[in-house]
Amino acid sequence: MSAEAKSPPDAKPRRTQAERSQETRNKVCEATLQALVEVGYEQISTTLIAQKAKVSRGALTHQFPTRNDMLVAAFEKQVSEWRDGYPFKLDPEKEQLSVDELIDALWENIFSDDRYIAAIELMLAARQDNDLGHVLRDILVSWIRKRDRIAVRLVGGDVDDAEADLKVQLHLSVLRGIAMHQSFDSDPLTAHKLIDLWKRIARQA
Amino acid sequence: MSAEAKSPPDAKPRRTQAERSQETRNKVCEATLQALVEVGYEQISTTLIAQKAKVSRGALTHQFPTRNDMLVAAFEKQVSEWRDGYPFKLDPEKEQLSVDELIDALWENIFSDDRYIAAIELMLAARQDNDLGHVLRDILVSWIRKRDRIAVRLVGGDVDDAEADLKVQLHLSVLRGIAMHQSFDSDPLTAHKLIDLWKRIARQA
DNA sequence: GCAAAAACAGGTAGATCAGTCTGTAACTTT
DNA sequence: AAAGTTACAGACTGATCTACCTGTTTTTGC
Repeated sequence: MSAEAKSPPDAKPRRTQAERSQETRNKVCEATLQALVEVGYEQISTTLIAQKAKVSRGALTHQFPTRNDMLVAAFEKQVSEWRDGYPFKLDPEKEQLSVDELIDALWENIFSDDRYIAAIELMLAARQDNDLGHVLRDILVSWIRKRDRIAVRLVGGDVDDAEADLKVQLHLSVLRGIAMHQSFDSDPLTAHKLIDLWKRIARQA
Repeated sequence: MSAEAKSPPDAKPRRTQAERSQETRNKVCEATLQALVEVGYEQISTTLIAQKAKVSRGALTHQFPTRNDMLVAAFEKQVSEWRDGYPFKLDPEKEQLSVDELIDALWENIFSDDRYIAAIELMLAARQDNDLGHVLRDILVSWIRKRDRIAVRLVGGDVDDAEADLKVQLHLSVLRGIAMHQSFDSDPLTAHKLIDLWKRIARQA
């Protein structure tokens, strides 16, 4: 009779409140990003996400009072993962990158990701001047600015060199365009062929 | 008293049924495309579109039984306009185009259009395997295949030349990426700078 | 002109969803 | 260990949207 209180072998690991919060927040964000990839922005509802995350709707609304709060948190999580993945996953001793290496790094860390398309879908849905749009833009710009500066430096340009910056923007645009192509075209080989062709052309310039 | 039936000076031009249908269909499609640009896919409802098109909801549902029918028709209209605009607006006597001319033609006729982004938003919303997705894809592929073949020919390649086709795909990807960039970046000059840079690089290759 | 058909007008029903609210369980502080 | 705080659970509500349905007007075939 007294055995139940102390140490039931199955449940109750006794997490702190912070841990509990963080866990449901993570589950919700992860489910949101998955759902963005799998069913698309239009289909996302708080009910669906709660189910996918295996979290009660009450827990979800407690952590994210509004639907936008949920979307913003998910977006923020994804951006921070990209931020951590690039360029810090690169060999940190490399101060300089060949064009090929830069393209590969950007493609593998960011643009080839299914979730890049999901993020684009979110950004497009928020492209008008609504609340969501402004917040997402703010989250993006801080990352993008940093990402682009690092890319400029890695490719050997001066940070204030407008020409080098433009070149980096072109790199990013090319990869963005190829990523979009990939999301519509089922053939995954085409993307790699296009990247190879771009590498060849970029090397000359 | 008998004057009213014959020729009231203001109204009733007596259109045919086909004309009446076509007019409301056009008004609805146009309003849908406008709304896609102005408020985005998420906000689109049949009620909103009926208001914007200045058409009763009954007329709308008569012409387009389902919301998807409406979206598909709008998409189809836009694609057919692109189809008519490119490359037939070009000087039809030109059998060959310089790289610069090809880039300009594609950019001005398709990618610089606000509605290109709207179409992308639609395609992304339909990218999963739902009904809308399949229909939109079918509409696209017939146009794209034609568009790309013409581009290959204009740039002097053989239609069956895989290398030439890949080059065209890269052109399209670059412009697609720049168009996406433009939809997020408020500065319209950047897009033109990127296109100029791309022209310079493409000319060499 | 008149009957049939097509286009139009607008109301209703059922479903869904975001936000709110009330009650319960887990954790923390003292 | 009692009181207080935070996290969770799920019901409820008002708004909204799509599809359907019933009348009305306009056009068409004869």
